[in-house]
Amino acid sequence: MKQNQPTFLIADDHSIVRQGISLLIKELFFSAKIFHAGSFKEILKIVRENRIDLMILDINFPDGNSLNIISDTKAIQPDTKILIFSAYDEDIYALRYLNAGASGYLNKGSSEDEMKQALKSMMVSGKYITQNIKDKILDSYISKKPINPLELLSNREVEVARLLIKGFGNMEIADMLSIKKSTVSTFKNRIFEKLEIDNLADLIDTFQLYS
Amino acid sequence: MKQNQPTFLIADDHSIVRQGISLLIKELFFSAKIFHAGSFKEILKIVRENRIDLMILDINFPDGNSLNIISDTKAIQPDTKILIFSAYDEDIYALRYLNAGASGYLNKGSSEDEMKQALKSMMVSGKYITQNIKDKILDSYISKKPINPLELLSNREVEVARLLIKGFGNMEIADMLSIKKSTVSTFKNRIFEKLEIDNLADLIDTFQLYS
DNA sequence: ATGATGTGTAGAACTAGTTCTATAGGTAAA
DNA sequence: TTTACCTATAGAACTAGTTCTACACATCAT
Repeated sequence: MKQNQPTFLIADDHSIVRQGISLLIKELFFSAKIFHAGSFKEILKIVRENRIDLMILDINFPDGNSLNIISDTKAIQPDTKILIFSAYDEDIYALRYLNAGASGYLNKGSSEDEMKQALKSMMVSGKYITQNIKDKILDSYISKKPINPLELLSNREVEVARLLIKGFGNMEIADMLSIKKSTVSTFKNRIFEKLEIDNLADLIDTFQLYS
Repeated sequence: MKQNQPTFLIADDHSIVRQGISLLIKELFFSAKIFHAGSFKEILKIVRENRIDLMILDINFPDGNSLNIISDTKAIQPDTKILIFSAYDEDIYALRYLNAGASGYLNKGSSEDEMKQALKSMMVSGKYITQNIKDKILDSYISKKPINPLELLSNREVEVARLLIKGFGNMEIADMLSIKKSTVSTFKNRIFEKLEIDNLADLIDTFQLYS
């Protein structure tokens, strides 16, 4: 009877991180069956061929966008729980991944205790979300935010954002659109607010992620 | 007699990575004494108070520049061997760190076997350099032509560039590096000139392309 | 219809970033 | 060993970008 043996899939491109997580899981679930995946292809192969209770997913895969892998996995095995293991200092990406189908979000900088807590919580209740992120979710559901933050932007805002990520300065943009530079700044501010970012580098990231 | 007990210092800001490395070391050196450090401060404290044979140093510390920590460590304990544990896919930074005093360079994406090999090699011969990097060193010494434009940048310039692409403003960078904002601007200009670009978006592109 | 929210815009005052110039130490070439 | 270049740095004067406030118009839910 393998029915009761908990199965895990650790998806991270660094084997050393997989080792660490593996160790934690074994401490908590001595009978655990643990699969490792170092690429998107491997994830899909394993998910197709094995029942997976919990996938721990690093979102820094070099392969590309981890949002897709979440929906792909859910399409194959809707009951697989997904715990995001993020290297980003801030939790700005949490909501995106939770919207995409993950049900837990854990920071790579977390302590061992927090990680254990997260693993247990995922296996018992199917979710793990810190207070910080709960607050964000509340905010998000109250204000009915669309899944793709770019949809929050008005047409003019998208227009400005596109020029910004091409590297144009405020004055250049002002000239192109025949508006004043302070107007461009106002747009820039609103764009940043809506996307919950505060610099150009993040704007470029966001556009790459969602378009 | 502790003289023969090998001592290690694992310096990485992610505890999970430290766990993984720790496990590997214990497999290879059962009597190992292992210290953990999650910040530059901790590194220095440990290096001051303990003999360290081998330091495994992650170069993605949020604290700042890992080049300095190498020379600081060497200043306190010249015999400490340093193995760089890099998260960058390409080894573009390898030469810099080797020049700064490290004697080994290992990629985070390496297999467990490679990591074990690296650890053994560091303890036995005091160095570990892959063929790939040996080739680069040769190339760099023979042709003097940089393989990629980032190698045109001086250490300080790379440091500034990395902060720029993280989205920090000139003043923030000036504060972090304890220099004046005009100095940061000067660096920014030189970086742009060397890479033949003229805006932040292109800088981000260039770094993505070559690292 | 009405008060709330979103959009497109800008002036004025301010702050951040740039440019130009300069210096001192390091290293490499002549 | 002198010249030339590169690196790391900054002051002063300037320009670009931000902030704060504001207003008109559109839409939307009550």
